[in-house]
Amino acid sequence: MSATDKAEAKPPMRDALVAAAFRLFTERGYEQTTVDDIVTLAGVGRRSFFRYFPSKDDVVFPDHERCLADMTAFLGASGPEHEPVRRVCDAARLVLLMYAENPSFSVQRYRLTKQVPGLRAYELSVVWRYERALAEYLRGRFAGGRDGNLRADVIAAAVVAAHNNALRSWLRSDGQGEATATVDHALGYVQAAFGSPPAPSADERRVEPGNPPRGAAERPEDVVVIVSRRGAPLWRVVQEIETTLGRD
Amino acid sequence: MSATDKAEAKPPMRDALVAAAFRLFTERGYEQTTVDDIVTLAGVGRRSFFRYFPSKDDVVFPDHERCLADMTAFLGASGPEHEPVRRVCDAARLVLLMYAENPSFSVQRYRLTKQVPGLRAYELSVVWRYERALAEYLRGRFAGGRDGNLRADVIAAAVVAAHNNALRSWLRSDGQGEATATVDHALGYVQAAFGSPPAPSADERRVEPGNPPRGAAERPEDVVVIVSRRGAPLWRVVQEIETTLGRD
DNA sequence: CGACGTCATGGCACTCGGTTCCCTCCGCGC
DNA sequence: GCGCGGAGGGAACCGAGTGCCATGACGTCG
Repeated sequence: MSATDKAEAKPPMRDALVAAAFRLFTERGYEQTTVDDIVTLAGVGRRSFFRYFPSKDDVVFPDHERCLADMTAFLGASGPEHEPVRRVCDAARLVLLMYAENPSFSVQRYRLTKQVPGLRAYELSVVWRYERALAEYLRGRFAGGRDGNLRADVIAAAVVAAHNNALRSWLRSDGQGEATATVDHALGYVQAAFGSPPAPSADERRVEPGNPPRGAAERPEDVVVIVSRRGAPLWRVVQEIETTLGRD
Repeated sequence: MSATDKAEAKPPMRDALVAAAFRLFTERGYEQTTVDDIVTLAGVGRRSFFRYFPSKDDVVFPDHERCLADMTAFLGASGPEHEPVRRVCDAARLVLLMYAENPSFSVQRYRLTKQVPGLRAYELSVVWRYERALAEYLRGRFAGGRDGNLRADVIAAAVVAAHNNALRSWLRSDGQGEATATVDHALGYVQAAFGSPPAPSADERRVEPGNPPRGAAERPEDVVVIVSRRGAPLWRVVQEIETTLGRD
């Protein structure tokens, strides 16, 4: 009881509750398990359960609060040298990392949330908070730019969707295989759609009439794009250009 | 009690419950209002409340179920002639339409959900179902393509995020102004990022100049634009064009 | 050593959302 | 008349979540 006391290993009881809860959840189902069942199995008082978990749902996601804090810290520690889209992609990878830390637990939880509507709803609110954190960061980075808030919201949503797509596919395979590769590919798709080039590797040889991507510090705002569909009437083109360039 | 009975006005009681509920919610707050308060004000039995609304939350979103059914019907009635991304954007407009049908009610609800975490969570699950509907449709359209499921999920999320961004900005302005213009612009952004150019009709080079909005039937999708800011590196322009046009 | 404050825990009672079961009432066809 | 089915109401019940207080361990101070 010397080093691990104050620094890390706070609650043996909390872990006992999580273990007891998951045993019962997998045995007889989530809704068929009452909080009283959990606390009697764990051998603690009912009141103590709600001291550690504000609701019965929270015991299913015991470490998301910490992960969310990590993500906000990660984003808060960003500087202007970081390309924004790439930065939120990296932030999303933190979540995957948490899942990958404990594959069997994550797979168990995935099966649970997949078939219990209440848990799915709760998970949505958790995911929403991640998305909000990403969007808030992007809003700061895009501030002043055209459609900054819109871009921030859309990109955050796209990053979360891509991450979850890859995460779920990894979870469906029982945590086999390399999760990072899948998620890298998914996030790469989003970066290709919204971001600056991921890593200016050796590909840009031909498209370089003068300026190489020197610091990769170019912003997406540098390029605003207006493509006219073939056959579109000119007044539509003009209108779109006007709104794109903005008059506010 | 002749014509409106079976065809339309089914539940006077349901509407009375919604009205009573919103009166109390706005007067004393959502969590401070019990279901018993609502039913006594509406003058009906407690049991009847849960006959019409499966939960207390549902009374806040009385017409989303119908709107979701409309959306799935709309998507189900799609054909191969519809460009997928544009189609889901149009589907999203259905939701905006529902909000715009009853601006004052929508604004009231917006203020409510903004400050009651439980309602926000419930709204997330509603939005999630819309997003799933869009994603399912896109999965069908993208089936067989490279990264079909990933693209479907990401685009659905982006469309929903853009729609909600515009919707919220309209709701924040107390329902003043034209909602459709805002949402068109937001969805246009997503289409610019993800939409593929529609069927390559023959004429491509020239946009007919001097065309007045004849039928005003042109949609924003007709024009997608790519403008390079001066000084932007060419590789950025090319990249942006490539991702906009899509390479799958 | 004993009094005291603090903190984690347990126990109890209560509120409220949601469900189950059963009853009444009303209109319908036989 | 009778039965019958569906809409509504009422009472009891369950379980999640909260507030309040007692208890017991531990450390500190007198």
